[in-house]
Amino acid sequence: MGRPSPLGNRVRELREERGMTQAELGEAIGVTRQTVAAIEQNRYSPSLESAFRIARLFERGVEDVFYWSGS
Amino acid sequence: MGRPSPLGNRVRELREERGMTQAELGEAIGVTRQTVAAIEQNRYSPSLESAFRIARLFERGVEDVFYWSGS
DNA sequence: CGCCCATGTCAAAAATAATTAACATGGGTT
DNA sequence: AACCCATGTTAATTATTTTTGACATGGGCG
Repeated sequence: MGRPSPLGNRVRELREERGMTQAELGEAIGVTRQTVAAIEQNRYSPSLESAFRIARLFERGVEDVFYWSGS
Repeated sequence: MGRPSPLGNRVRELREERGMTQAELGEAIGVTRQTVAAIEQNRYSPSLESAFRIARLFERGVEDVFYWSGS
């Protein structure tokens, strides 16, 4: 299972606000829909590059999309 | 060589401002000094978790430490 | 009901990040 | 010169992320 992630994110919320599917979001930032699903469910910490791509797509700051939620 | 990273960072500058060595920074955030050196030289995109740890140590936002510099 | 579509999930493999253990270099100091 | 110390760098390995391909579920709609 891997240790719990200290990060949380609002990717799903922001994606749904825009009426996008996981597949569309993945396509837009260059990852697969499975990767988007894993990120939304916080199954692992994405690369900083993926995080920037998502934030830029949503026109938000990285820290508006991803946040520290524990040590 | 790997494709050029679209990210840049100010880790070295912020580390030096605080008079820390690469080894000390690595110890503080839980990675090795080689990893710190690689991040400073932008040899790869760190995990989002490492990026948050660095930013929090420096009491800065993630985007104040790391920035998008290309496509 | 039957058919899409979006999502969840899984296993195996590929790609990339990070570790470990070396050795090299240059600066400063004695 | 000899000695530290911080940094650079590399090869080999381990850990983690991401991909690929597959199959399952539930909702909406004909």
